[in-house]
Amino acid sequence: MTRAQQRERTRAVLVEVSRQLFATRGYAAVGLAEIVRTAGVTKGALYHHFEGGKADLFRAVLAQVQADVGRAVAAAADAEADPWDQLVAGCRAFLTASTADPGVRRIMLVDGPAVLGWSEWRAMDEATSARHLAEALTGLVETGVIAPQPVEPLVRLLSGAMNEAALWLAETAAPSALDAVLAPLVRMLGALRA
Amino acid sequence: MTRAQQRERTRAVLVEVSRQLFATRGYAAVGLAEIVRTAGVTKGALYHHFEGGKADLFRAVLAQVQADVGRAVAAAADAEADPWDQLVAGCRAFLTASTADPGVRRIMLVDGPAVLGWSEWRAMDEATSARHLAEALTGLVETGVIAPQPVEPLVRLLSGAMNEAALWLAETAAPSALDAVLAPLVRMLGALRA
DNA sequence: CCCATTTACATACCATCGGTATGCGGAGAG
DNA sequence: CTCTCCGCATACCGATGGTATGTAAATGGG
Repeated sequence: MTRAQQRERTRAVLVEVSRQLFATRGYAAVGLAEIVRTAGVTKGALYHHFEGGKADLFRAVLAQVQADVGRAVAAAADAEADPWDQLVAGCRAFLTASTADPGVRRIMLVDGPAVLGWSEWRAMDEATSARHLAEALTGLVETGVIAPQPVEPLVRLLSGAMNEAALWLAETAAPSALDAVLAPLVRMLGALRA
Repeated sequence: MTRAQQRERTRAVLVEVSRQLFATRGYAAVGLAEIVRTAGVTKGALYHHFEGGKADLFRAVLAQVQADVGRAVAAAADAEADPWDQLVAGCRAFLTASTADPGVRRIMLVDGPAVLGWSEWRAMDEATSARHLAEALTGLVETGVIAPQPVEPLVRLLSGAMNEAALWLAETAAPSALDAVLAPLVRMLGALRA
């Protein structure tokens, strides 16, 4: 095995193992010793790949999780033709993606802001999930579907609403809960229309 | 000084000092050693008052912060006569209260869920800030101002939107940002009216 | 083909942290 | 005045994140 391959492989295993552990037990409750043991390497390898240590490793895990969610949102949106339907479909996709895997919530919504700080978390969020939301809203403003207004406050309001809703959905066993939260969300979105 | 007084005093100092430190540097970055040194006591005193250790101490700090914010929200709402105006005033008060003191955000919105877990954080939240929101919405539903619908999803959506907005406002220096986020929020709230 | 060099990791170690067990002085009850 | 118990201090421990150093193998120029 070539050197670049080995490097990438070790790094990938480290991220994958950490993602699993962080997802089930949370960032603070998982020690580096367990991570490297599960990954079959040592702390030397970990710090070779992630100079920043544990937080840096978490950063990589979060990036992967956000990329996954972002892909799901984009895919759902692309399946629709009408821009408004794309927005709604994206919102629904985000909620389902965040609810399906419990680890996503924990990593993305609970530990993320605490470990990296809110500003850095937000920067990463705006590179994936929130970016789709911002682009969709911008498009709707430009085409006159929703009234002209600053998009950034809207993104923060809606993003926050959906993040919290995702956390709530995870605890609500009822399968109808998704619709129970989507209905008022869509209704409130409707208020933005011109 | 009597014994009960001394006890309450030590506990209050511990909470106050911790609140200050957690607010400025975050839960994880503050050690117990610094807390007890600043408070002028020792770890023995800390564990005498807070059996659960650091997390238990944080719980007390969070409860105090939430109580402060809850009071501010309730006061603003009580100043209005019309139930709808009370809701809007409460939202505005929450955003201003969360923005005024940077520590409030850090403790209540960032570290809170990560340290105590989201479910416990939510339970505490629903005892203060979110409770006012829930009561206001329930009242509006009962009086027919907004359409009959489950209140709980609404509370989560709005609570999440405002929490995230508060974090965003803190980073946005512009003084007009509060209105920039309140305007679309109120507009979306309007969509709930019957 | 060979040697110099870098790379990818292992090992050993350290400082600090949260947490606990025990000791003690002084307030309060009788 | 004495005994008791409460509030807190002291001393200590295991575990954790982090670092400094060692090392074998891959790489690339001559």
